[in-house]
Amino acid sequence: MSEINVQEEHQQYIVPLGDWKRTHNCGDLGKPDCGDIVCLMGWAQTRRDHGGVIFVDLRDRGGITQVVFSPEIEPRAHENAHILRSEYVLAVKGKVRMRPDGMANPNMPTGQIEVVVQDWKLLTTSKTPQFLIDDRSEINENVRLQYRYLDMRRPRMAQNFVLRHKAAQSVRRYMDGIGFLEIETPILTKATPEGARDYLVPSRVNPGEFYALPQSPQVFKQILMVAGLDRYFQIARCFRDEDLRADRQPEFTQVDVEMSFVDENAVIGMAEGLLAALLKDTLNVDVPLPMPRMTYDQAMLEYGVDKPDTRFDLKLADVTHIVRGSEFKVFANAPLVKAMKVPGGESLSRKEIDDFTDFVKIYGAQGLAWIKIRPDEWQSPFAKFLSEKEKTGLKETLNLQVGDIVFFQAGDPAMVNAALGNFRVHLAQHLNLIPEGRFNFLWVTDFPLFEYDDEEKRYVACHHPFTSPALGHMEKMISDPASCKARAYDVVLNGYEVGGGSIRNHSASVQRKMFESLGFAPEEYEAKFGHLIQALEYGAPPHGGIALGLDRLVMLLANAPNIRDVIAFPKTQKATCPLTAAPSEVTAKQLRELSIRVREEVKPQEK
RNA sequence: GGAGCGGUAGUUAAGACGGUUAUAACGCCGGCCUGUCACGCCGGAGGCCGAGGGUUCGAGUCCCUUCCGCUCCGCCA
Repeated sequence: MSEINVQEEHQQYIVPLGDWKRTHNCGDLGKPDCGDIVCLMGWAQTRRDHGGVIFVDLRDRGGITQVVFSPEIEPRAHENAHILRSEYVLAVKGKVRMRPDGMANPNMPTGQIEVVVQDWKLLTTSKTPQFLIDDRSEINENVRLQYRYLDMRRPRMAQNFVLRHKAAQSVRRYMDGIGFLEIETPILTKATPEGARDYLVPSRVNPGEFYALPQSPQVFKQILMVAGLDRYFQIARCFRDEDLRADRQPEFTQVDVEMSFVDENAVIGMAEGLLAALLKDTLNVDVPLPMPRMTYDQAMLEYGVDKPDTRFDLKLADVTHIVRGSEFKVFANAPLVKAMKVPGGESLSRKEIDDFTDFVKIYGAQGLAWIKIRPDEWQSPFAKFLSEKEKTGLKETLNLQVGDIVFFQAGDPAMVNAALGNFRVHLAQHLNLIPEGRFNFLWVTDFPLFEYDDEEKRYVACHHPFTSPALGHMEKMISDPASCKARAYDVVLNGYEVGGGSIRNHSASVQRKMFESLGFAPEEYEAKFGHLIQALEYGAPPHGGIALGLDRLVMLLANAPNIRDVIAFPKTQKATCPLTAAPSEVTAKQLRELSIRVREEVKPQEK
């Protein structure tokens, strides 16, 4: 008999819920409940049928309880229990009791007790699930997303969403407590030329025109400050049509915050309080405040990235001046040479170093130079090119000890920093240097206002174009954009950017100057951002804010391997949803109404 | 746009040197089993080897194209 027929045949046993009421969740019961008559409802995780006694692990969102169908104690309840299969939905009434001596299961929170079933109802049958509902199996992402309702029954996934809920509630409680108003901003909004690619929504009533989904509520929250609402927050969905990563989805959730009459320290202080409350409420972790801070320049110098993972010690050092003009040609004229000393790394094998070399090549490095500090010599493919003076300089600057290995990267500064900065994390993972269960927050401050865009051949806003230049840096906006700093800050957790914000330009004239520095003609920025600039002319208070990436934050708190595991219905790397098969074609009628024609050559082919 | 890894039973994987009937574990179905909890024992079913094309007497295995998943680079103010 096939499996489907079995399940169909069992449907005759289904009975209505009737007046049965659930008294407990499956994770609730313990020693103190012994002797009580309870009613549980949930899914049959497994059935262990011993011919006589039958055990079923009954699972709901909160946990698992073993229920026992005993032919001796309750023959009527036992009679049909053999039909139960994985993921059948049932309700049981029975008495809680301690398990017999020696039968407790220490691996289970409810392992001391069990429920002896007196009466039960089959509420629904189930097809055999596509995969085992447990935390052990690692299932292909496509299958998980297609059967997301099964995937989310897995305990770890269910816990992730409990955690996410707690985080969101914690945010609302905390923000309400310090006088912030939760205000919703539009999802259908205006396309912005700067920044990420927009998701566009055609307007039916305005043919040929489009809304954009918000990349962030940025402009609206600033306008709320002009409106005098003083302190705003929102758990806001944001959309960016860019390629996905393990920690990036095209739609994601920000805890979006803006406040009036503040400087950066007030925003940072507020965010620290929020984050500390959030970690306390979700994981009962105490975050020491204030959080450490580091300037952008220091982060780039010592870590090569603007989001340093401070859970381990390796640091980079600039040795350009020491090896300037070296016999070693790679170093001689390089605009930047940086070194990373790894204490005790002398034991790394040739194979490991070859793998590391492949790793840094991802970032455009030509190779990876290294020196092993041995008692008798410096072992290295290029040590023979180094002068005594250079060796002494390196030894003193890097405080080299016997047993160390030093890695070098030389060339274009952006490449050197990216290669060594990412290699630093890769190596720490390889050497198991990263402690588990740590939450290292760090503020990175004093970001540049601009960065040069090679493709567009102009300066673009490093944070966003509403960011205020640093105090006293107004003149540099035009004269020396590369060294102009911003009143911008990021909050980093364990090497992930989990938030960023800035003090904004509340003066219309400074805002205009900013757009001019970015190369916009007045008519252009007035057309695109005139609504904000005009608002700034009607008594805008000094204001600033921050946005925290809720998905990333929860991912890190849940110790999840990627952001998808904390999003109920995420997209695949090709930005599709296997569950709903979105995106999909629409009817010709829909397109006509929207005045849209799809190019013949890009229409989806029959698959 | 690019690089890497992967796609074989419901699931996870082995098979890769071209050669009878494509393996295993778990799951599933049937039988047995009164204290299991990754229950146990016996038996069984289950496959277009991602798809298309090619080379060959013969392709899961070699070649080409293509689709899908993941990780990364670019991209992400």
